[in-house]
Amino acid sequence: MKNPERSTKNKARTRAGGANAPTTAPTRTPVRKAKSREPLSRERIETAALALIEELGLDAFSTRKLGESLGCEAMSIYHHFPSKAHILDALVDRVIASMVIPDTRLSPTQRLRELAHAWRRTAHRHPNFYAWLSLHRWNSETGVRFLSQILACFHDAGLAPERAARGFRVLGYYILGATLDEISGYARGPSSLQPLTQDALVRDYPLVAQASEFFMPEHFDKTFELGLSALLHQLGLPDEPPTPASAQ
Amino acid sequence: MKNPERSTKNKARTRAGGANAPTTAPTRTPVRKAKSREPLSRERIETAALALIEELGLDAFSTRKLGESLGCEAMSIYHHFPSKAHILDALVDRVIASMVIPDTRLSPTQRLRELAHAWRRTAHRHPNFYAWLSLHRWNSETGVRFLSQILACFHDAGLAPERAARGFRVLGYYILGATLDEISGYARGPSSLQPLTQDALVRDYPLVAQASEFFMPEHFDKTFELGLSALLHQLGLPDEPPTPASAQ
DNA sequence: ACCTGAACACCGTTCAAGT
DNA sequence: ACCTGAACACCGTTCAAGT
Repeated sequence: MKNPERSTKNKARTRAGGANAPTTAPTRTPVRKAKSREPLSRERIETAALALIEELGLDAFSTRKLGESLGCEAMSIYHHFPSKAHILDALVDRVIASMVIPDTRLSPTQRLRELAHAWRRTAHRHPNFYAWLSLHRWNSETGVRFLSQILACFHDAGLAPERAARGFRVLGYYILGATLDEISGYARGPSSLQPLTQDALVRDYPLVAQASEFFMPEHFDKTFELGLSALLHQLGLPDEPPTPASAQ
Repeated sequence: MKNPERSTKNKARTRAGGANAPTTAPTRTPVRKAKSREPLSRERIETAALALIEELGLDAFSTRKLGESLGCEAMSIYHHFPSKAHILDALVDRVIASMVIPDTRLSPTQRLRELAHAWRRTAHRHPNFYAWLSLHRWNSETGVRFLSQILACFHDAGLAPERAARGFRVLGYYILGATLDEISGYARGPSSLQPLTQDALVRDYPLVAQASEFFMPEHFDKTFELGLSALLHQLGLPDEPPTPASAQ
């Protein structure tokens, strides 16, 4: 929004020209570098990028605006990342790494539930970045480590390799679709096609009108849980582990 | 690819200057307008746009290239669509409308299976457009009509409104995630994070290495079917309808 | 080593003008 | 009514130059 300053140049001029600068400071070197002038680093760039994406949306996010928010020229970023796409890739890794890995003493089913919820929480925490995140390479070390936790649950529950592999995939499909659907909400876009008035809905699609109550965000938790339980149950992950043979 | 001509201007000059034009044609009005010069229309623009998106990918698709492929200036398109986003919205509608609605004499479960497969076929037929399609407004008349078919199956199977609504949603999550995952394949992006060599995978994530065989495209059909059956069964849609009371 | 500024080849879209 | 061309305000990225 607005168009805050105009970046470094203006700020520098203001600082130099301002009358209330500390008297000891020589004209060219202010006492302490402004916060925005601590040296650029991948870390700092990533943090600013993620914040900016959530503030503006992924489409409006640009390297030039990122530079502005960092207090540097956009081109300085290229000294730390070879391209914008590399920044986004780094963010994927960082966000995946932030997901909590559950306690290994829990049952496979319990761990699976926790992993599913950690994944979903990530989607809700970074709604604007999530569409990119979810559809791009989880095949870095970090991504594989997370996914392997999910796969391991299927193995630990005693499933044969093929059933475990397919169950893992099916569960992943479900979580991916649920999170994306919850976040996008089928709501964007300008459209000349008018989006069916409530009246027309009630008249022509009474079943949909009746059901739409349950499509509201208040129902997301329960619906997600319903599908998750259905899948876990049917994929061979019972809620109570079948009395472990060698229990304490 | 390449940079074919340079659009209308060059073509026109070639035509006018060419020695082998039909002798009867006056200089300014060739016998029959070139194919590319039949009048622009929403229909023609949409067809060209969808083809171009599948050829170039959604990111590389632009109004300027669309103009070139139509043999007109990019700006002429704005006489038929108010913005690029409106074109994409129109494509969403068109592609959804192309999905086949199953025979109403089939059982609810059979119809649900056919609807799921029609949806999935659409994803495979338009892989480059599908990521946009799947995440944007299915709330035009066309979108609601398609979705209401799915919801109706749950009702026709005898489920109460809430269970039908939630089942519909859960199944939608699954299909959305499965189709997106099959198409994106977690493979894009440049990345400095190297994507874990096969060696490292075998050494550090043996479970994943072992399972990866089943992640290949040859297994997509079977895995999709597995999850679909699991969900239908668990959501109360048995494969054989429970001997209809008033048959034949 | 780290950052800058001008420049290049693109975008989507506005607008006044052409037929 | 339909189409054009120049122009505007943006992009990502290259490159030669500054400190």
